[in-house]
Amino acid sequence: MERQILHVDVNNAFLSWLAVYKLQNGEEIDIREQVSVIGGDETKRSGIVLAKSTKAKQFGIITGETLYSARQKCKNLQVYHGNFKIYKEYSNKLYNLLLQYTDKIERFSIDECFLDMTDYLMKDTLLNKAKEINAKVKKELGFTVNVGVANNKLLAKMASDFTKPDKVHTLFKEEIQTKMWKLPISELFMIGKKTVPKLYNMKIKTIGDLANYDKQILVKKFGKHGKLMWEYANGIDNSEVKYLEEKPKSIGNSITLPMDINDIQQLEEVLLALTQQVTNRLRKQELLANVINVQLRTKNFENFSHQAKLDSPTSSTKEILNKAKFLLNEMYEEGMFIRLIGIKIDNLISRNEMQISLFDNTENSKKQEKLDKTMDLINEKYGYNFITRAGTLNSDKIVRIVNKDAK
DNA sequence: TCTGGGGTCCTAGGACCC
DNA sequence: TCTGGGGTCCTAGGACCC
Repeated sequence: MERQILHVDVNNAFLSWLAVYKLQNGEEIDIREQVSVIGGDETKRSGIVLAKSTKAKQFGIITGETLYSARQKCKNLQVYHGNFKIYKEYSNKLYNLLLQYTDKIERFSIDECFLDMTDYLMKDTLLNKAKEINAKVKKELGFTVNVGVANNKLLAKMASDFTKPDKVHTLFKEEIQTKMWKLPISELFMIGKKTVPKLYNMKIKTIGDLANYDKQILVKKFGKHGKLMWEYANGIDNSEVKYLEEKPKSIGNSITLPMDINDIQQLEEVLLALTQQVTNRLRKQELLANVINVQLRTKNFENFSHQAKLDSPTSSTKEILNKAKFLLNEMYEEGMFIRLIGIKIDNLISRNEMQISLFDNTENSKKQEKLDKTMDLINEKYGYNFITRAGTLNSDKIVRIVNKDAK
């Protein structure tokens, strides 16, 4: 049986949500009506555009560009700073509203959901439901969404991306040629800026060009990705709506430093702060890590990463930090100026899944675990600045900056 | 006062084993 | 004198997404 899928996408999510939040808290100006963006913090060297208003878009401002560049395009651009707590709150409101339609909802990102309506609907009523959702979100939550209507996730997602904002679009099989094939190749999901020029060299400029290209040649040239993009161009996607909550496969924390650092000891202190936050999240999820990865970015934007497997899975801050420090020292060379440092833990397994470790039940490791738990509680209550291990006692400005947003 | 941070998945190449 | 192969595991790096 054919599946009935909706894709719900919040228009200019971060900006819309901040606008609604401001209006609900007494602000009279609707920042969506301005030439405005949500931006990072230039003093922290993270000054990029995260979301833009419709009017800002008309000036040619694009997501991801620097605020400096955006201001060049519009001199009196209004820049606002977002807040993840607000985003999460409105994301949850949307999710709860959608639950009135089905419980088969995949939260694809903070501002996108897939709904599997197959169990409930025949095709003709699907479009009506999409329109109903579109209107209900606007009326009850105060922001607008695009809704894509199709028979699989890929086409639903492509449909919700057509024209914005506040629109409902269908993309059924018989509409693929007229609605999707004329679009430039860059519009296809999973074709990014590295692939576009390669396809252009092959005279593939539209999604239709790709759909009608020899599949075997694409597979030979691009491997699995070649197969995927040919299928997507032809509207083929059999993936399921993953509505059951899944544990993360990796947990990471990285920061662009307020200034380039060439002192390994300072880097180690930052690494400690980052590690504490990562391991805290790890323990909250009741997971254990097997692989530790440390990433560095130099002032010239060269990226390096080293990773290593642990002898046995752990959630211990101390063990993970030790390995992370080792990796940092392995990678760092005298005179390197570091712009970004990050830690990622990988190959996560659930705590109960782990065979009762026969070796790892020593008094010492029990003590460590207890210490970690205590610190988690204190950190959650007072913020990450309150207590740290001995390593941060001589902490300086940088570590305080890292920790500032932790809570 | 240019270029975020959080993820997932894939690939190439080396080590090692049979 | 050319110099097996397949498989697995591991690491580094990179593509893509929001």
